Amino acid sequence: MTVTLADVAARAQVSPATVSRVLNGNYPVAASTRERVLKAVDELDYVLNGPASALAAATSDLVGILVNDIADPFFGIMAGAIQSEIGGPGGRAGGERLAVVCNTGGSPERELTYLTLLQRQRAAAVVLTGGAIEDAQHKAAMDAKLRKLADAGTRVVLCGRPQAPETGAIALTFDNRGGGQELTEHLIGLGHRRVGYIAGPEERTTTRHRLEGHRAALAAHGIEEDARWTVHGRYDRRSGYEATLELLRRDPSLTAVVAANDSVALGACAALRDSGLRIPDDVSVAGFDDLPFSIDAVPALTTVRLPLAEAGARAGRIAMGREEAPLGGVASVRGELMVRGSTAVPRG
Amino acid sequence: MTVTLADVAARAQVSPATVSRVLNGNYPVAASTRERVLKAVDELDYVLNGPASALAAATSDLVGILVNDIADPFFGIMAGAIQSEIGGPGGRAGGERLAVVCNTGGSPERELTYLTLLQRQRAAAVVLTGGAIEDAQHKAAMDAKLRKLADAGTRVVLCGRPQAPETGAIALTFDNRGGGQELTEHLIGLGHRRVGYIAGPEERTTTRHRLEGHRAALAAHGIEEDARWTVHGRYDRRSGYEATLELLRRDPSLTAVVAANDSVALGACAALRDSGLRIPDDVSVAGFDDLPFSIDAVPALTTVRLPLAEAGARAGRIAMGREEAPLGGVASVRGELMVRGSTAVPRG
DNA sequence: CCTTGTATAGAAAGCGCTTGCTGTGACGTT
DNA sequence: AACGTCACAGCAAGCGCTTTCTATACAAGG
Repeated sequence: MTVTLADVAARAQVSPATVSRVLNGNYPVAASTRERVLKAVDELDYVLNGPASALAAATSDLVGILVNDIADPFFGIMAGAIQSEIGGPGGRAGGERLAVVCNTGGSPERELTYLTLLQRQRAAAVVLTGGAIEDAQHKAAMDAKLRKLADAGTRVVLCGRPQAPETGAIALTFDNRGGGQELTEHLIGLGHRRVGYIAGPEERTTTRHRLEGHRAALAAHGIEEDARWTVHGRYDRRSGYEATLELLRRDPSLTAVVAANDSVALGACAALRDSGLRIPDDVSVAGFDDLPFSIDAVPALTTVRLPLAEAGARAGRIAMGREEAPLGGVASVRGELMVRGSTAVPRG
Repeated sequence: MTVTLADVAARAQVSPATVSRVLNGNYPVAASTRERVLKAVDELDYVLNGPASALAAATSDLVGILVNDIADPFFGIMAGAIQSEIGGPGGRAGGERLAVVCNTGGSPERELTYLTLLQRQRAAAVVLTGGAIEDAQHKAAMDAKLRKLADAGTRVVLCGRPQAPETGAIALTFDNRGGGQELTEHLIGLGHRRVGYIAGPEERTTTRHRLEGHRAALAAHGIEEDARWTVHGRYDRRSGYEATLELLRRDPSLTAVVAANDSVALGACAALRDSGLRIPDDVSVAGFDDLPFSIDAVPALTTVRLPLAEAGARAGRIAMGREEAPLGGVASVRGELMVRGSTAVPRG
């Protein structure tokens, strides 16, 4: 039915071993023989059986990329960059590897299950993107899993996720704390004193770090934070809209709102507008990430640019062993404050 | 070194066959035996060897999803929806399948190579999203490949891509032509007569269909189209910005600009604003797709909503054999005109 | 009590490929 | 002229699992 190596061998009048060697090109084969084999491959339209070869060679060409939400450009951009370096067809890399993007939807169970699935497939490497979930039990399970993957020879790289020591994983972390701090300092510098903060889901490291940066900035300037000024939500527009209304309800005198990310910030802008407030005249708004659409908001969003594509590319290269891991296995990637029209001196 | 089925069998004091049957659960095994096996699996921390099992069973649990640009929410949303139905861990489906998203970057070669890679992995199903490339040679190669995949038992589903008859693929196509027509008719209805059009890349079906709809609308109302009114570009913001400047240069009297998609429309808005024109007072702007950020543009974008998530979910279900294919193997999915603030009656 | 049926477990033959080791001529070396 | 050396090519042993077929045990039927 389906064409096998043996069929090709028969047609080219060589042994299966020779065909395999031609295809893998890691063993000397006479040019004439090679040609004959290639011709047979072509004529028979032969396609290697991946599972069989993975089994025999005890390695696979699968590389897994875990993302929280594939519909979110934050992850899409990173995934695209990682993939471009992984090789995949047309990538810069040589060997053809199948980069697979797995969407965890932010669920801890899915995250683990995907790792098991990748382990099952004997993936060559795994890149985990985005913040981690701060649940002791889940973290322990994840770390154990990562450790096991690493031990089995799978290269594990974290991109935008805090290091997990003892797991053998290499981490490229984003300096969310520093970025958050810089952003709030910018607002304070403009004269804002009553700043609302729309945080992401509580149990995520990204959320916590950004919020810590924000608070550090407030503290550094002797501003006492009001508990009413922080609201938690999801990392999406809708959540930003609702949270902003809540903030306004709690304290209508806020002069600025800092959002957990750009999508949330857009939601915040919409809520403010719908409440009859002008940006930045009445309230300044700031986001985080600097996703492509942020510059198109009106006014354009002040935010912290994270070099998602660069970090992803680097993570991909490290995963492929084409770039050395940073010293100590961790590198912190800094964000850059982008001051635009959505923030200004508070009125009055 | 690594734990194998045989190790589990030894520990549970049963034959490998029995362990396999417990794990696959498609053959009667006494409850007590099953428990013993499960215990051994747990104690040894056994993980099935994917390639081996795929080889032996001649099937794999991989499902491929091809997208043009993973960083573009248009594809991200579809991919996410497809994946949620494919199963993957936590998906609605039962069996655990590995849904893999492959980023072609819009390149024909990559598209083909990815299909070969998936064929090599003996993927259970493949979903192709987004428009196809209109190159006769490439199309022939693709069709042949799809045919081969289908023949090998891989279910092939096209989502938002025109049907490829004779390939055995099931298609869910978007009514880009109808949507384009409706959109332009809306503008004509408002009184616009000089409408610029920023099309996508020439060789894509999506581009052509949307443009055809636009022209059909013009023709239906007896408006003679000026060749200067159409500019081709990429499906991104940047391209929209540049194309708009070009359109303004060619004919400053345009009263409306229709963009190939929402990202392009945002770029167009930026270019108009930078040129000192107000939207919609001076020029109306319309997009296509209704991606989440479109509503946050100021003014909110008039566009055609494509039910990306619904279509993706359906494609996923069909790929999994959990929903019947539409009659004739093709179903056209309609878009819905969303009239918002970016379009208005032309001045003067 | 023996036959037939039913439920469950095992033996073993692959699935299609890779690779260590073993030839086998053709050359170059003393 | 005898003998290493090389460059290739083939043999055959798996890789770890699935699955068909067969074996066993026990219950029910005649």
